[in-house]
Amino acid sequence: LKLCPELIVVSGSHHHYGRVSKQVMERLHDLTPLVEQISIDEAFLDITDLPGDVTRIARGLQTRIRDELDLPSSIGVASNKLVAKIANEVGKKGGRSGQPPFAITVVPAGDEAEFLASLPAEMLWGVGPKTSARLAGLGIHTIGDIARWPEGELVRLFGENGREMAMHARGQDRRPVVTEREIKSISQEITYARDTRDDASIEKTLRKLSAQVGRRLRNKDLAGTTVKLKIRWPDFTTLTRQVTLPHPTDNDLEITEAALKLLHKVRVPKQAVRLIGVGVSRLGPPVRQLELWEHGTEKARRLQAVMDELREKYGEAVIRKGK
DNA sequence: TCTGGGGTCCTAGGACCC
DNA sequence: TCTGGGGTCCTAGGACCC
Repeated sequence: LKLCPELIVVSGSHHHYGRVSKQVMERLHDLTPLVEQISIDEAFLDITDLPGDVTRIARGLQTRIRDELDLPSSIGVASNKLVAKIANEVGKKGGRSGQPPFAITVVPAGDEAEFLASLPAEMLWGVGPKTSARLAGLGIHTIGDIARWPEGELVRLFGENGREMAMHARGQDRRPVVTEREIKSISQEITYARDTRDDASIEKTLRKLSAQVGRRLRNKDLAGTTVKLKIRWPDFTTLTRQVTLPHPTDNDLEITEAALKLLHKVRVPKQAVRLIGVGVSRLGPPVRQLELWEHGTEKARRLQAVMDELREKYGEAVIRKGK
């Protein structure tokens, strides 16, 4: 762990970014390989070991993104990810409204707690609507208010999250910049434009979602052991049901069948549905050695591969399962 | 915000094993 | 036979993030 990394958050807006995201990220990688992309238009850079003044580095990067890609960006610099991210938000907000952001906001090491103190509590990572409502009930409104509370009390009230909050409120954050992260789950879900109670169309949707999940697994060369069904009723209550398979799968039919079983466990026929989703987790490499006594499995896999290829070439509609 | 989609992490209880 | 502790796996739900 670096003692005092200096980090940049680069951030634009979805409106401007999107397809050019990749080009931006390439510019970041030109600066340092220590890039952690956290969304389409945001990344952390660890520039601890770069020579030169941080403001100048930030300005140079911003200029390059503007000149070469014609994009606005804003940058926060601090000794850790939490403070850099918040610094960037603060800097962006301070700009003239209606103008694209070109802010560069630097929080010098040692000034973190003071910088955060007057900001609203919900600007902290991990403080969302629920937690900030509970905090308000305790008379806690700013990050400084959190910092003044005894850590033990916060832990008692909020569990591990309370410990994090106490640390973060003091401007402390030890999370390193992570350049590559393992993917943990793949899912697809859809909200119906109108609540649906038609059994056949719900099952059809489920098959489609399962197939999409399966395809994404295969594209990433992954297979998963747990299949999860997510379903939301018209009153917005949402529930999940999951099952662990005897072996990892990336096969559309296996995923579909597991999902259908789960569906029948929680839903009675004609019951109205708002949302339905399928996910696969506990991911790992697909096991696909050809075992003689598992002829069926290997056959299914090869059929699937051929279908993927044809779909890739000729589009979604080209293949239907025969009956 | 009468509420989209795809993720991550945490908690908690039960089953099971040693 | 009974009690207890600890670890692991599994399931379900919830908060939060972009």
